[in-house]
Amino acid sequence: MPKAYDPKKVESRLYEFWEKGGFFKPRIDPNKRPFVISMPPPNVTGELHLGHAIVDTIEDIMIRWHRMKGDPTLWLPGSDHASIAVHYVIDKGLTSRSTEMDGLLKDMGFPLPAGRKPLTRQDLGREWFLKLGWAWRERYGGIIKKQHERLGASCDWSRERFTMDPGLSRAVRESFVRLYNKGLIYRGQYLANRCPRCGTVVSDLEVVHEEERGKLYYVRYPLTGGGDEYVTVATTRPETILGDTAVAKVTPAHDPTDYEIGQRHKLQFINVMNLDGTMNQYAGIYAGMDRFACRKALVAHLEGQGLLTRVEDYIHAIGHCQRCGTILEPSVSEQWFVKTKPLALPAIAAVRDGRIRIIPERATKIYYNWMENIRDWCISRQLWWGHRIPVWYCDACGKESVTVEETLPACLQCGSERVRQDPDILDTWFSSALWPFSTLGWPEETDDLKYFYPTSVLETGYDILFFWVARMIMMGLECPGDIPFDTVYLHGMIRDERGDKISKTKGNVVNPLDVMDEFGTDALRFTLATGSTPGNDMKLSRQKLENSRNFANKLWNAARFVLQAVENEEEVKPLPLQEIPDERLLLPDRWILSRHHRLCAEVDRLMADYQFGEAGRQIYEFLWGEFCDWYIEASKIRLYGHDPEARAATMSILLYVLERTLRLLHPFMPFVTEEIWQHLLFSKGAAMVLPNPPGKPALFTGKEEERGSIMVAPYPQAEGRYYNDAAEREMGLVLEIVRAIRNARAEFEVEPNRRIAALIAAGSNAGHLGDQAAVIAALARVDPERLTIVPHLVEKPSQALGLVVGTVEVFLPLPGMIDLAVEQDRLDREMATAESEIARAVALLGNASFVSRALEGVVEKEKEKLATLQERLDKLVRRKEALRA
RNA sequence: GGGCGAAUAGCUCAGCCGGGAGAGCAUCUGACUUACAUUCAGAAGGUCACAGGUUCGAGCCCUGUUUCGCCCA
Repeated sequence: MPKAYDPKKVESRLYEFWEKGGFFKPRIDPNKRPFVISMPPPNVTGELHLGHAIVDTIEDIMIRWHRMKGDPTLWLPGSDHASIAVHYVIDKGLTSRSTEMDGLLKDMGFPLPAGRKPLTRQDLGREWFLKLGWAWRERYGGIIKKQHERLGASCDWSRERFTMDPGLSRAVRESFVRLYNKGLIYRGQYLANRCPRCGTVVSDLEVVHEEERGKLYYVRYPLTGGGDEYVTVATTRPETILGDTAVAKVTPAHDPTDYEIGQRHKLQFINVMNLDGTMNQYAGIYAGMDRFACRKALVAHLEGQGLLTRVEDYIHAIGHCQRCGTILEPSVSEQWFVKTKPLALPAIAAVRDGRIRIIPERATKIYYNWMENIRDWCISRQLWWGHRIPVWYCDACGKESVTVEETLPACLQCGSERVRQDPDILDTWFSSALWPFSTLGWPEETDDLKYFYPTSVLETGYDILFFWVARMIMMGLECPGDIPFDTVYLHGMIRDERGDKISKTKGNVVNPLDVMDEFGTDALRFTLATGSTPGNDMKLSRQKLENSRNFANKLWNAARFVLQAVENEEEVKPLPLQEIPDERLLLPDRWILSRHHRLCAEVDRLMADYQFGEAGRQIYEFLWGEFCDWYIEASKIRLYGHDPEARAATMSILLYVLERTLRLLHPFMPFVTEEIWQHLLFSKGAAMVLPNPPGKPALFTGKEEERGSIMVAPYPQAEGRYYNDAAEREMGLVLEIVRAIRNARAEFEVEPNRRIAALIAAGSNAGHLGDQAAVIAALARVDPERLTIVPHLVEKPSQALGLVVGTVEVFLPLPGMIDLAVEQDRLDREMATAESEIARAVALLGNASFVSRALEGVVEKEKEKLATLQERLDKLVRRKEALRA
């Protein structure tokens, strides 16, 4: 093994090994309940960003954990056709005549006009445009898969889906027709927000309200009756006045409030604008002008006529297009809507009665708040790339026909062939809402649908709770008729080091691929997993990434140490833990086994409770703070000693704890743990103590073709028989003594290499402390020859530093180094601390209601604490007296 | 206007069982100790935003206040 862990050398090799080994595919067992996640489908236009990285990390943690626990586990990946985003990319490519787009068109055989004349999608026509969309997706849309692979995502690529696949498109038509037939989809003239740049209406959710400085124009209208009577109207969009009604001076086709008035009074809706935001023929002399140019011209005109009485600065919320930022134009047009209230009621109930749990819990309230005030969902889009609305209009009878078939040869009402399909397509989110079941084959009753639906967890960012999660719940309950998942886990947004939102325009984009190149995938994953709690945003910083990278390297080196120990050993081999006789297990062994099994229990509890960050932190603390800092250091004494059986036992425990902890950590850091595990597997001595790779020979032979993977090894379970309170307490005392001596050495500036003498008056602890003399000596740099551990010292050394650790006294004779005054000061400080702690405990125990009402264990603990403190104080006092003498 | 949340060490954040405040980074001291300088040993650093309340006991539960953030309209 190289001296430092190098992620670049292992990651792609291991991912290939996993995928070829078929480890990502679920092992279906009809008697077991599967664990299933549908991966939020990224946009085909998308490139990997940190949002994907956190999705992959958290979902992969859950997936790998369940797979190791033996659940049939499916993680289904795929991508989303993203109408508006694709239009944006293609339209831009056409206008600029980019080499990519020209190349695709040429390959398709499209007659490209010579020169660089900008093209529009109208120049291509619908057929060519769709062909171009598919060609574009074919060539550029696949990048994101490679990027998921780099993150180590263990999803089942054989089940990868795309929202415009034939099966999923069929699901879209099927659900549309069902809702239509139930009266839950309707078409009508309504006020909708239109984006002039994207050329389509968008739903309310896609409107981003931003407060902006604008102007409020007061316009004087001469009343039709003639004479000098006027009415004054205030507006922020004077150009819409052109569409006002002569009667009430309102603009029902362009304003939400006026729209309602118009509805009530059956006023005429006069839309004065075209789709692209220019004024239309109803705008009279302004026809053809851009809406903002028109505003300027009209204001000038009104002013000239003396009709503009006042202009005020005005701060108001303006709707912008979520996709492109353009100011939206609320205007009336004919659109398709989903009637959401009937769908929302069961969706609210599903959460309220606990069939669906949302994490973090507070998001539940946000969900209710939105669901209870839900508005109808505008689903038609004036675009081409997407699912075409499955409605046909008959020119003969004038009626509508809907069908789940792709084409309709004749009107279902009158049989006429003069039918035209609605030109619009559906909102991309309409098909996303079907994702958990359309990907499994719905509406067909496929085996996958029967076995894997409902799925288990839906994990995504809280920013798409309404866009996606809520709609999936509504559609799941409506279409297949069951909840789409039982748990919703929402993660927060990743921000930059300063806490700013990451965005292209700000230029603070962090490319996960660069991060993985520099720190390794495991470091990025561990940082994302442990850096935040559910639903809370996190700031990503170099320091955190460095820390995670260092952790991977720490683990690597711990493994290197263990393997070297095994491989350097010539006389004996390590054994499976159960073959080591009890009397061979010394205090540090019993301690680390106890700590390890408690960790297993705690990690299991935290994982089951979706507290992945805390689980990761606990593993980190154990591995670094207990296994490496103390157990490995203590093990060296026996490892380098002359007793072969002691060496064998020590190696066995090192291997046992290391290997099991690798498995615990695997869901978080899949690559480094697998790489180390493979080293163990191929090491003659170490492989003997590993759990057998599933389905492999009883004793793994080390042959490549029989190789197993840590990702399908069992997840470590806690075994209560290893819990050992006494060992934890006794080892705790050993560590405290070592720390006290190290501390004193540093304070008194003893040269680091100097071996000093120590006398320990250990009272009742003398026995087990005596057993650990070698450990104390080695870790505290005490000369083993001059370390004395006895119950009581007949004569306490005077020219020595006296430390009190619990009830144990440690004397460090440091001739010539002790300044009497300094030492007395130190003792005074320690006495003061002890006294105040005693006072606190005495007061507490003197409180009758505390003693009678507190839980039993608490009072006992407090009493023990007090006893220890009093003994400690007593020793400090006597120590000070001794110094004075 | 309606809703949701946050405030803990210099910084970033844990602390989800109500029972002596933790980590990483930064700072300071010291060390190339045969797994690791991506390291090791040690130190310093906190009125847990504020005010009340519940409780034997509150960073944690309740009420109010302040400041900041987010979502919806």
